Amino acid sequence: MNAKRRAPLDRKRVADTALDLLNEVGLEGLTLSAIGRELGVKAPALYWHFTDKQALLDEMATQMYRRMVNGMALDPADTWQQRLRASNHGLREALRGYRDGAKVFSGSRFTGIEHAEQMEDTLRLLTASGFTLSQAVRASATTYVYTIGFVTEEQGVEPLPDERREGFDVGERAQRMADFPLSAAAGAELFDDYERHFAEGLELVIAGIAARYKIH
Amino acid sequence: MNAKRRAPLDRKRVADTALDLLNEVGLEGLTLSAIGRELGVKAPALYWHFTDKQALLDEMATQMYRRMVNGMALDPADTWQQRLRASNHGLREALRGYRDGAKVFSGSRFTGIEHAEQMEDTLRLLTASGFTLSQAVRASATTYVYTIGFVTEEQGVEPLPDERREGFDVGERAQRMADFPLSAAAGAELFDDYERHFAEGLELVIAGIAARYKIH
DNA sequence: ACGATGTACTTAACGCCGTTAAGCTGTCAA
DNA sequence: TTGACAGCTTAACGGCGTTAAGTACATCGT
Repeated sequence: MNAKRRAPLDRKRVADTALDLLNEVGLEGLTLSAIGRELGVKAPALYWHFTDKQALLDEMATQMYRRMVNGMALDPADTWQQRLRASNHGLREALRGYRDGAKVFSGSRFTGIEHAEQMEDTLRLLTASGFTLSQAVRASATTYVYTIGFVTEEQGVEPLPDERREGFDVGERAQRMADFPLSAAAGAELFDDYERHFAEGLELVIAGIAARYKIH
Repeated sequence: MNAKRRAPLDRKRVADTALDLLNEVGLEGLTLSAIGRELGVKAPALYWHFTDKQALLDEMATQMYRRMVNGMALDPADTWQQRLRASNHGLREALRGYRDGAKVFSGSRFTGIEHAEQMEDTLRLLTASGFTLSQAVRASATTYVYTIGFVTEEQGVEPLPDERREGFDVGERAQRMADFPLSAAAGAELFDDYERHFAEGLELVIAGIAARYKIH
């Protein structure tokens, strides 16, 4: 049974495995015993590495963020618009990379301060473009919560790219809403073509930043 | 024991009681037996009125929305900016009215189509202001997800108005981030004065809609 | 007046969850 | 060789959502 002895676990390997498993079973199926099974270990073993399940979820969110940063080559010569575009499209893709990604992410806290590096970089770029620090923070925080909110809604309908939850037939919805013609017609704009709609909404926010802070 | 017999429950009374309880115990403490206890009933009794716990959460979200609409007097003579302002400030207050309100709300689906009435009204106002239907949907959906995302973040720090979760001391955070001066200084802009920051972010989005769709 | 029917529950039980306590095993330093 | 400690396992706990079976009470057709 114990023929070949595993190398001991560490927080990163547990978090990586848990993230893989998340895509198969979703957040509600992500139990400690299932994670343990995947690692060849019993559930209580995880308490050697994490004080509780939330701490593991925090590590998972942190790992999601690390992977996002690594997969995103930010050009230092970006304009501020390009930077906000790139980082938020990157954030969306990172969240969509995991089933219930937005929920896991927004329900957790980073375990370190590594995330500050990217934040610092963006704030530096924005202030160098003419924003006050206060404006720069407001600009990036607003795009950030827009993206989090968008993907949360999106994953309520499409848990993973190309995988649709049932009960969201746009045609059937339009029938139920026959008394509200505009809302009925809005269905296609709300539950389809998320990629395009996300991009458009993000452009709205960016345009607003430019307009309100008069920086172009 | 059975001296005075209660009037039978119904979905609305259960949802109302559960919403009250939510503010005391939070989402993770909101168990079926606790809800039952509050109603003078055992947990399995709730299955007479709801197929499962998620169905009860859906009813709670619907009820939250109903209360929001009732508590919000929307002026038909509003400009589109005023309407988006009013409905999103109203949405934020509705979500903040309950502990974990944003999580409950965004994790559930409405049980009926009553919400379409307000949606129809807003879409009518926007299209009458010169927006195409597609633009109107994008404008209101973008403000909507912004608000959901904002309050989700906000309630991670302040579960209820005037109630702060621990581990969010802005000063201590600034110390940890001493190597990242802009990010450190951003703390006050991120974890304080949510009211003002929400309003400002919303103005950014509204300004973007006006700028990009050229409707003022 | 009375059994049938249906509503609105209770009691009992199930499997699973996160978590804690206690014990076991291998590794490595002294 | 021994002892300490890291890294697990086994066992157990209370509580969760949920299901099955049974029960009290109101209503109603006959």
